[in-house]
Amino acid sequence: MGDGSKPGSITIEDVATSAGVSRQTVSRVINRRPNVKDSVRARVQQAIDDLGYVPNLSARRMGGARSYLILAVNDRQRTLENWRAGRGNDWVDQMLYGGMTECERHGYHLVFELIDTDTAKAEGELAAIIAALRPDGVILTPPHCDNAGLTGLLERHRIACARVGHQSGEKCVDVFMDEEGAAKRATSHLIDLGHRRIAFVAGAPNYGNSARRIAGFRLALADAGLPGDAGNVGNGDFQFDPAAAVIDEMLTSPSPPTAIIADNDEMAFAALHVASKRGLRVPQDLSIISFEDTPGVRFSVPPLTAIRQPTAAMIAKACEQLIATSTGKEGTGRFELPFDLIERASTARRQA
Amino acid sequence: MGDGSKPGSITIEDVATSAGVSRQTVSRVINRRPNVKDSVRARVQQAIDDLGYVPNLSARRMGGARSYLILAVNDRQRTLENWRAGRGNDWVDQMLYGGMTECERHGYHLVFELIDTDTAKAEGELAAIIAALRPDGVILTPPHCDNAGLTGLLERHRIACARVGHQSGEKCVDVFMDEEGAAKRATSHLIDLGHRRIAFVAGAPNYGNSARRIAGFRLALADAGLPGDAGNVGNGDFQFDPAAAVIDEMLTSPSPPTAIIADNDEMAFAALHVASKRGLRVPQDLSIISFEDTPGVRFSVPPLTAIRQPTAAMIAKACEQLIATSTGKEGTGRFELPFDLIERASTARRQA
DNA sequence: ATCAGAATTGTGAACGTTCACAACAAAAAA
DNA sequence: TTTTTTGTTGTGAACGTTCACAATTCTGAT
Repeated sequence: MGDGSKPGSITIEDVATSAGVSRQTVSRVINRRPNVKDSVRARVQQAIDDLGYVPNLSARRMGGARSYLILAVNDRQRTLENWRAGRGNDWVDQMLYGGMTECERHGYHLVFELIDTDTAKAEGELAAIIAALRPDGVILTPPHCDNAGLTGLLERHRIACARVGHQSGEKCVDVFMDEEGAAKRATSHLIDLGHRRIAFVAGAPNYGNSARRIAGFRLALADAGLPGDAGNVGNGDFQFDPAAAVIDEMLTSPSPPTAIIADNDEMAFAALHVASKRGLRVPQDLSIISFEDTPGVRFSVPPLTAIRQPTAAMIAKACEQLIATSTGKEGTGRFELPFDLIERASTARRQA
Repeated sequence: MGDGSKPGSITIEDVATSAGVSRQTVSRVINRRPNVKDSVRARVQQAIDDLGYVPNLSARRMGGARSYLILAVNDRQRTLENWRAGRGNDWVDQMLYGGMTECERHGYHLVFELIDTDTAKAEGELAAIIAALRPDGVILTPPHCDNAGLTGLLERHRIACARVGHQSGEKCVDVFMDEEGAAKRATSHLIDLGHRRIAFVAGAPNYGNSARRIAGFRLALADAGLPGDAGNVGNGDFQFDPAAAVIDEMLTSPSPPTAIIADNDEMAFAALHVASKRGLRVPQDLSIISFEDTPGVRFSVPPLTAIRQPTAAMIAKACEQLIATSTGKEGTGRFELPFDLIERASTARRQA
C-alpha cells in the first residue's frame, strides 16, 4: 500500500531490494531453506510482511519447483447424474471439506475435476489436465481408483497419486475404510438387538466395496452361529426403484427379514418407503441401517441409523500424504481410517 | 507414446519443430488468432493432435496471458460450521456443479477457497490468494458479495469480479434471482389453495434476501386483498431449534396459521417436527413451503413443496460472464435468473 | 598467522509461454 | 511495372521464480 502504481505486482525482486539482499536469499527464506543467517532471515521476513509479498505460483512452477496444486478427480457420469437428478452430491461436498481444509493448512490449493468413466477417454482427459495444471499430486476416487491406466499415466509423469477406496498400497498412497468390518459391525448390531432374519441390499455387485460389505455381513452371521438362511442378499443397484422392488419381494417371503441393511442412503429410503406402504412401522416392525449417512438421513422419519464413511477424513489424509510426498516422503502406503456407526431411530430391539 | 525419455514435457517448441513453423505461429493457432494461413493452421493443429500437446498454464500465465483460473470464494465460518455440524453444504455442491461444468466448457479451471467473515481478515486472505493464483475472475457469494472492500481490492488489481446474490450491477457482474417474486409466488400458491392465515418464518432479519422475501410475502397478501393480520412473520434464525420454538408459538395462538413458509429447509423441517408433535397432519392440517430445496426435502415425510434457488445456474452464469470479460467483454451487468416452485406433498387445499 | 572446510550469499541461465515489433510475402492499387 | 497496403511468419525480450554453481565470509583447527 502506498504509490499504487502497479497493483498486485510485488515481486521477489522488490523484497530483495527492500531487504538489501539478493533474489535467491529471499527465495531461501520463503522456502524455509537452511543456511541463512538468522538476522538476515528476520530482515527478509520483515520486508515480506511489510510489502505483503506472496510468491507467484505460476512463476514458482516455471522455476521448476512445486505447483502447490492438488488435483481431485471424480467420475464424470456418476457425478453429473447425481447433480442432474437433483440428488445432490454429498460425496463431492465432503471431498471438498476434507481436501480444501487440508490443502489450506499447507499453503496448497485444491482443484476439482471430472473425467470420463470410459477408460480410454479418462486417460486422455487426465493427461490433458495434468499437462495444463502440473499438479503436485492427484487424488483418484472410485471407480477411477481401480484404473491401472490412470495410475500408470501418473507414474510415467512422476506425479504422486493417492487412491481413495483402493486398498493395495502399491505404487500409490491408498486411503480407505474397513468396509468389511463396517458391514460386520452393522450386522452384529442388529443381531445384538435380537434380529435373526436380516437382509442386505447391495449396490453394484461388481463394485469392490459392495463385495467387501457382503463378506462382512456373512461373517457376522457366521460368527453369531446363525444358520445360513438367516442372511439374505439382494441387489438394488444403488438406486431407489430397483431397491424398492427387491425389498418388497423380500418382505413378501414367508419368513421376511426383521431388519435390513442398505448399501447406500437412497436404498435405505426405499426400504422406508416400502415399509410404510406395507403398513410396517420402523423400527418396531422393521429395523433399517444405511451405509452412507448423507445429511438427509437425519431428517427422514424416523432418522436412520447408519454407518458413516469418513469421506472428508480420507480425502484430507490423501492430501496430507501427497503434500508430504512432494516434499520428499515416499509416495506409497496404506491408511485405514475409522468409520462410525451412528445410532438413530430406525433400529430397535426385535419385537416378540 | 514413443521414446518416453521425458514424459509430459511436450512444449510449444516441439510442436513448432514438428510442424516446421515458429513458436509464435503455434501460439497463434492455440489461441485462435487470425492471420494464419489455413494450410499452416491445419498442419499445426495436426502436430498438436499427434503429439498430444496441451499448453502449460503456468507458462502461459507468465507470458502475460490469462491464467484460465476462476476463483470461487465462500464464507469460511458459515461453510465450516455447516460441515462440522454434519449438515452438509448443498450450496457448495451446487456451486461446484455450476462452476465446474461451465469452466470446463471454456477450458478453464475452478478453484474454490474460503475466506474469513471478518472484513479486514477477508481482504488480507483474498489478497494473498489472488497474488498466488492470479485468477482471471473471482466469484463472491453471500455475505462477501456485499463487501465493498473486497470488490475494491479486485478492482485495484484489475481482476474481474462477479457477485452472486448482489443486485446493483455496478462495477461487477451481478447474478441473482428474484427473491421478492419467489416469496410472492409461494404465498400466492398458498392463497390459491384457500389458505387465509399464513406464517412466514424468516432467517436472519438483517440478511438482504430475508428482507426481500418478507416484502414479497406481504405484497402477495395485499394483492389478494387479505387483511393485515392474515400474514404473520416470525424469526427462526435459519436454524432448527429457534424455528421450532417460534412455530410452536404461532400454532398456539387462537387463530393459528394453516400454512407456513420457511426461509430455508432446516426451518421447514422444524415446522414438520412441530406439526407432528402437535398431532397436526401435513398437508391436511398444515401446509408447508420451504425456500431452499436441498436434496433432503425429497425424502422427508411428506416431501416438501419448495422454492428452488438456481444456485448452480447462477454460478455458471457468473463463470460465463467472467470468462467473457477476460476475453474483452465489459465486466458489469445484471443477470436475474428464474427460480422454480416445486410442488410436492407438503401443500394442499385448505380443509373446510 | 595460516589454511581447510563449512556456512552464507550472489549470479547467470533456465522454465514455456506471450508480447512487441521486425521481416517478409502476397494482393491490390497506382 | 511499381508502389502501397494487407496479410503472414519469425525473432528477441519479458514474465517471476528456482536451479546450479560460483564467490565470499566465517569458523576453528593447525
